[in-house]
Amino acid sequence: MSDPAAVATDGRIRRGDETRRAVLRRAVDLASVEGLDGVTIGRLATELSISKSGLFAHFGSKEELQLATIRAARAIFSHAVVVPAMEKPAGIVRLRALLDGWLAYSSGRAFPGGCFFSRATHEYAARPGTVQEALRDVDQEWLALVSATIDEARELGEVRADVDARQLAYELDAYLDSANMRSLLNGDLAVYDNARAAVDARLAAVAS
Amino acid sequence: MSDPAAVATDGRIRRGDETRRAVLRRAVDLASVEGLDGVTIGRLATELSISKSGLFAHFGSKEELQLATIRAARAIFSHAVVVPAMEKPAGIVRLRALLDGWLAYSSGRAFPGGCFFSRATHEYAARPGTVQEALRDVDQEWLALVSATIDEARELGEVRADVDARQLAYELDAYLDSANMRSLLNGDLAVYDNARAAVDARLAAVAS
DNA sequence: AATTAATACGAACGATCGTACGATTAGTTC
DNA sequence: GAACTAATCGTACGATCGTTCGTATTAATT
Repeated sequence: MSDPAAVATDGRIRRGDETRRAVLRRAVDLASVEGLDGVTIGRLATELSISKSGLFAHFGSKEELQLATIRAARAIFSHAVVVPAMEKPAGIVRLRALLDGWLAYSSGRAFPGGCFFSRATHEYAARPGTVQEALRDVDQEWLALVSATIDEARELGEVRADVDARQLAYELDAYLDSANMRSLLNGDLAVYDNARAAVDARLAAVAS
Repeated sequence: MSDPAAVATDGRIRRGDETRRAVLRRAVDLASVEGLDGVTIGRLATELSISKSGLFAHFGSKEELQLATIRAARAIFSHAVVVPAMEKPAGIVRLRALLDGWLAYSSGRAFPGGCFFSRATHEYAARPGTVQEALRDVDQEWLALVSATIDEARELGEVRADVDARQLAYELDAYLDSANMRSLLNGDLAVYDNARAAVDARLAAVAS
């Protein structure tokens, strides 16, 4: 092989990384439906046709597998929602991109069980530990991003000066999460219309 | 004898009912934190110092225990939120009683893991079956109640005639659920202020 | 070709899961 | 008292859980 990437990369480690990626890809999908607790090592190994002990060796513990699953889901979410929005100009356009991107990510079932984080965060909201901390970090990161984007829109004069960015971010996020959950519960995407209507009305109300 | 009083005073059945009640009280508390899947028969039996097989006999299957737990939680929720609100006059006063009652029920930790239904419904939103159906029924019942109460307020001239009751119910409920989850996740009740502010602003905006 | 390092595997562990079944206890009716 | 009924219990089953450990396989180094 004259491929510099192949030369620079140890084939053994690359093989391990690919296994790891396949495991996590299946883990995030499974967790979005069954929860992080529903992702068992034996089940994962059976579905991927690899040995249970071989899979386990990649993570060393169930908890470490859960944390790796959260990191993998964060990367997918970031790629699907955050990165595209960041390519838009700051302010109200980027805010809309974030909200529309989230709705597309959720309703398009980037994860089969809807938003991975909605599922996992509710699962661990009342259960202290490193998993809860990791999920709290992602949640705060998301809320801070929406809030900061609102602030930029305010500074650009696109929304009224008296708007409380954190409060507005709270309300907008609430619309999104509600639609995600109910669309799954009812097996009907119609509820996303409620979320879109709420977002539109709220943004129209704060526009300057 | 077919005397209902004699049946009601049958000590054997009464003893069974009390055991059943004790099991379900523990089950709803546990499920609000660990989820319906986290409620295992062995754990429940150990905590209550009864035999696993004796507990199991009351329900016949894990799924039936879960359904009974949902019914028990519904009764607690109804007693804590719905019944008090129904004693208020129809319209905006009753709507406020429902929303304030829900916030008190959630923040007061009627269940140690916050709202039982928020936890369980997210757990089963993407998992078809009788448990999902039972949770969907409760959710639709709640949304229909809030929506009907808004309609009554509209007919009383307390809210603007052009208000979409189901849309408003959707938004108000979204505020509540968000606060419930984040207060648990962050271990801080401050987020309920966001919910209250959102509810207040929304109700003020639709008042006629 | 021999040695080293990383991944993958097979078998087994103690624990716990949901469930089944016969025996035992507590309470009612004759 | 005996006969009957309902609740509770003890024991055991097969399955699956997370985890451990020794071995085999594969790739890189020499």
